[in-house]
Amino acid sequence: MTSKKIQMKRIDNTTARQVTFSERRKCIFKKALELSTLCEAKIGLIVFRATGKLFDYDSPRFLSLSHSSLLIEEHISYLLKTDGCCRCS
Amino acid sequence: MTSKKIQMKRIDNTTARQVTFSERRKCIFKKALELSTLCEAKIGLIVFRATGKLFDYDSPRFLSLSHSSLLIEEHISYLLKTDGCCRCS
DNA sequence: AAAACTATAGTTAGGAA
DNA sequence: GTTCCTAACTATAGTTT
Repeated sequence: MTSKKIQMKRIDNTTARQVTFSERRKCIFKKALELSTLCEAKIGLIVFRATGKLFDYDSPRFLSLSHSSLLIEEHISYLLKTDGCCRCS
Repeated sequence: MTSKKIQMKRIDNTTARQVTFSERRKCIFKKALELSTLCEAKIGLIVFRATGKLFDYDSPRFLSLSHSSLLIEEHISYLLKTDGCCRCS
């Protein structure tokens, strides 16, 4: 039998890393929901994949906000309209 | 033997709820660290206890940022640099 | 790329301190 | 509010379909 224990470092194999990312992401979001539900905790969880894609979870009690990602997008939109960016100088 | 499976709803007993909170919080933060390390993900995790106390975790890989709130700023900065904005056409 | 399998590793509810 | 114990439960690394 192979050892199932892995070293706590970046998974080099791209496919394996992506698979692990998908599975562990799903699990940690579930854990966040459980903690929130069981203990009345307020939780915000933001995960950026290395590619830049964003995933998030907000407990229903987290500040009254609906979705972290939407909030961020809204903020970005605001900044783009008001502050511009590094190319705009 | 008592059943070890619990219903997914608020734990009524205060002591039990606090114990569960302590243990699950520790665990989810560990999971966050693991996901970050194994998959190069960038993670912000914010947990408010019902009492109001705040716990947070930020992945060390998210540049030099030290707070979840700054994670959002970093993402904004990234988008501004890569995608440009409405004035850049 | 996904999904199922499965032996281990890891988590945790309840009890006790 | 925490921490240790441990049987039962859950997650998952490696593999197969």
